[in-house]
Parts: sequence; C-alpha cells; structure tokens
Amino acid sequence: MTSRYKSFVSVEDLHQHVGQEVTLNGWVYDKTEKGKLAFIKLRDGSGTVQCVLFKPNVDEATAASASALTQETSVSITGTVREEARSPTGVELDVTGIKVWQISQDYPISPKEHGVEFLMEHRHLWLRSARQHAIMRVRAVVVKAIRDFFDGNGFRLMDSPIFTPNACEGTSTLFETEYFDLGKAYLTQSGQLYAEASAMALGKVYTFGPTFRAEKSKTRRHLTEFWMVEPEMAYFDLNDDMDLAEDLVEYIVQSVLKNCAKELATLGRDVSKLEAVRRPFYRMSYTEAVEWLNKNNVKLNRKQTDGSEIQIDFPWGEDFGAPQEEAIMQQFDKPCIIHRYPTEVKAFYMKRDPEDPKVAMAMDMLAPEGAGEIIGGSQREDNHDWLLERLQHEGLPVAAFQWYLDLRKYGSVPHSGFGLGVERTVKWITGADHIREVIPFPRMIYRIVP
RNA sequence: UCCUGCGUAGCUCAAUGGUAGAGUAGGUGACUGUUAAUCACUUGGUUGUAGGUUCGAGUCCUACCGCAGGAGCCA
Repeated sequence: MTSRYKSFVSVEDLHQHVGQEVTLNGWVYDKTEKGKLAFIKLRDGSGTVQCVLFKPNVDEATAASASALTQETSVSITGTVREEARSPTGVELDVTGIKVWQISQDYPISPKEHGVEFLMEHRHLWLRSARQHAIMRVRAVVVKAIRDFFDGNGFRLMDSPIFTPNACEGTSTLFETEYFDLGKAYLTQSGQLYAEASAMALGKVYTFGPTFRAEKSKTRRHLTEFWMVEPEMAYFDLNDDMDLAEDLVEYIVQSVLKNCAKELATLGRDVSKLEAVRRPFYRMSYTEAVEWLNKNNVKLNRKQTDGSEIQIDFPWGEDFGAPQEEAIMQQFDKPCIIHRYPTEVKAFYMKRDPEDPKVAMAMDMLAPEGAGEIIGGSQREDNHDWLLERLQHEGLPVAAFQWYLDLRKYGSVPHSGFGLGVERTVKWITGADHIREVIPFPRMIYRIVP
C-alpha cells in the first residue's frame, strides 16, 4: 500500500510477516529476564507480542538497553518474526535491535490487582491495559455497526444541537450554562425533538452524539455524559419502530461477534450468549408484564409515611424500577421489548394508544444477563391539539415548543423513533460489570478527572 | 437527596482495646523459555482529618472529608 504518511508493521498483522525482519513501534507491556534471555512483551495499540532476546546473539549495547527497559517505556524493536507454538498469538519476534524513545519510570499500574478508586484516578493510563484495550476496540466496532446499519438502510445522519433553550422532556435535571445575552441554555438530554423535525425533512434520519443528564445517579449503569443514537422515521408506527430496534440490536451484536473474537476472548465473554441474540426478540405489553410480576410474586417496596417499608402487589400504573426489570428478564436469553406503558409515567410527546388512551405507544428494550434497559422509544403524538393539551398538562412553556408544534401543523404524519444508549449496549456485549469501563473518560457525579 | 459499607506501606490486604504485619511492586544479586517466573538479601508507615473515652486506640464514640453501590431518575 502506498501512503503519504508513515505506515508500520503492526502486531495485529505479524502473522503475515513470518520469516521477515520487521520493526515494531510501541511500548513495553511487561518484561522478564531469565539469565541471558530477556522476554519483552511489546504492545503497539493493535495487540501484544512477545519479543525474545538472547544476549550472546546481540551486541553489548543492545543487551544493555534490553535490561534497562521498564514497563511502558516507548521503544522500536527490530527482529525476525517466527512461528511459535508456545505463544498465544502463534508468533514471536527474535530481537536484533532496540531503539529506546523514552524510559518510563515508576509506572503506577502493575500487572497485579488494583482497586477501583486507584484505577479511576489513573484512567488515562488504565486504558493501556489489555482488558480496557479490548473493551475500547469493541466500543469502536459497536459505533461503526450502528453507523453502517443506518447508512445502509436509507437513513441520513442529521445531528441535533447540544445547547438547547429548554428541557426536552420538561424535567429539571439538566446541566445549565450562561448563553451570552440570551439567558440560560442547557446541555441536551436528548436530540429527539430536533430529530423529529429532521425526519419531516429527510424521511428517515438518525442523530448520534453525546447526551447529558444532571441526575445524581450513582449506580453501575449511569453516566452524566453518555452517547446515544436516535433514529426517527416518518410514517413509522410503533410496530415498525420495534421491528427496527430489533434489527439494529441484532446487527450490532452479530457484527461484534464477527469482528471482535479476540477481544471477546480477552474479556472472557461467553459468546454463546451473544450468538443467541437473533430475531425475533421477546415482546410483552406493560399490562402483561404487571400480570407476570404479580403471578410470580415480585413485590414492590413502598415507603410508608413513618419511613418504614412494606411490600405490596405491583399496582398497574406504577413505572418499573430496576428490580422489576431484572425479575422479568431472568426468564429470557435474549432482549425483550416491553410496550404500551401507562401514559402518566411517560413523556408528553408519546402518542396515546387509540384503542386504550390509558397507555402510551411507548417501548423499552431490556437486554438479558442483568444488562437492563438499552433502548427507549415511542410513536410520537402527531395531533396538534392533543400534543398542546399534553404540554399544558405537564406545565411546560408552550412558547418554547412552538416550533415543535409547527411539525403538527404543516403536514403531520405518524412517526416514531427511539434512543439506544451506546455505553449500556457496550456494557452488555462486553460483560463489563460497570459502565465506567466502557467509555474512555467517564463522567460521573463525583468524578470528572481525568 | 436518602440508605448501607469502606478508608492501614507505591499497590492489594491482615492485625481479640496491649510491641503495626504479609503479599506484591521498587532496589541488589543468581539463572537459556518466562507468561502473575523462581530463589536470596533489601528500601518502604503522621493507620483519611479533628476531637473524645481509656492506664493504653488501627480497633470504641462524635463530627467532617474521600471512595464504593443500592434506591429514586433514566439510555
């Protein structure tokens, strides 16, 4: 391949260079010496390979620089690629030369165990570790799969703004900032309202970007800044919406299986669980889910006025919490969509079911293995007057939503969409036990550094 | 915001109210196949902070600080 910029032989491609002398550029992952032998594990961002140096075979200076290598020292190592049955990757490098760029001193992260706090304070270095490296590569494949899926199915990317003049769903959990002379602005918690306008212009669109929630959530599935992809489709009803969500998630999972075998092995992921993620997924209505909870004796903890807690049958109309979702998902080996939630617990823009106005045409997709909600979506209210009524009922500032109401005045159509949380999805697919591991630099309530 | 738990060596942890320890990392030495190498020697401490109880506090009490994960909220 000709290139205007430098191209290196990468560790990932070493098996194509057996018998050749190559130079690898990277960092020392680990080193151990046994007498006249030095074993240097070199990582170059694409993978890790063991480089073997037998000191009598090289000049004194090279032998000395091998002995001086420390963890994370930057080096270029030249050597001959050799097939090696004892190597996990099948190849090794017989070292003939070493160029040291910079000696790394007292690298804080040893190959041994570390606590969460220590690792989070060293997130900028933790990313170099094998497990984090594998997760980040899966994340990149998930994002690419999302883009490929939409780009290949007639969708256009239409990004939504990040500064917004008002709360999208009327809640008070947004990050606030001063916006010149125009008063307060907020960081978006969803690009959806803008995606609806975009869908009326381009038909099938998706918006993909960061999203901000100022909620003081402190769990292993919440971030204050996370990435969300939000497709929005004109002339799609709720069933179309659910079908699309299934297609997307199946495509993402199968794409990771196809492209990330090595990474999933590093992570110790049981791939048979992912192979099972094939359409059709499970579906049940909210009402069926409530019946299931009560039939299976899954109670709701309710706080009394005196502070004590009692357990009650799950009442129709209450929103599900994590315990209910987890109980429902224990019976399933692949995702399940729960649809038609009570109108009262859902956002103002969701269309009411014409056959039963007590429920909204909403749907959530729950992933198995305790991963929880990865998608939330709905068919949108397309009737101007009903939407206006809902806005007023929620006490939202109608003037700020005038442009949004316009969409229902000038050629309104049935339309639907959903949001898929990228980090929740990567957490599920990689089997990571905490969401902070699946984004390079997590933003959480008590942590903004590094 | 509420509830629960934790804070001891660079890191991971131990220590019945009675002399602060181990493993590991780091340093020195030995070794031609290591994969968390092994072996020998070795450096390393204001027990989160402030107060209190006690003859005596890492340990018990109070407050504060920091961290963790559960609730609520949600993707």
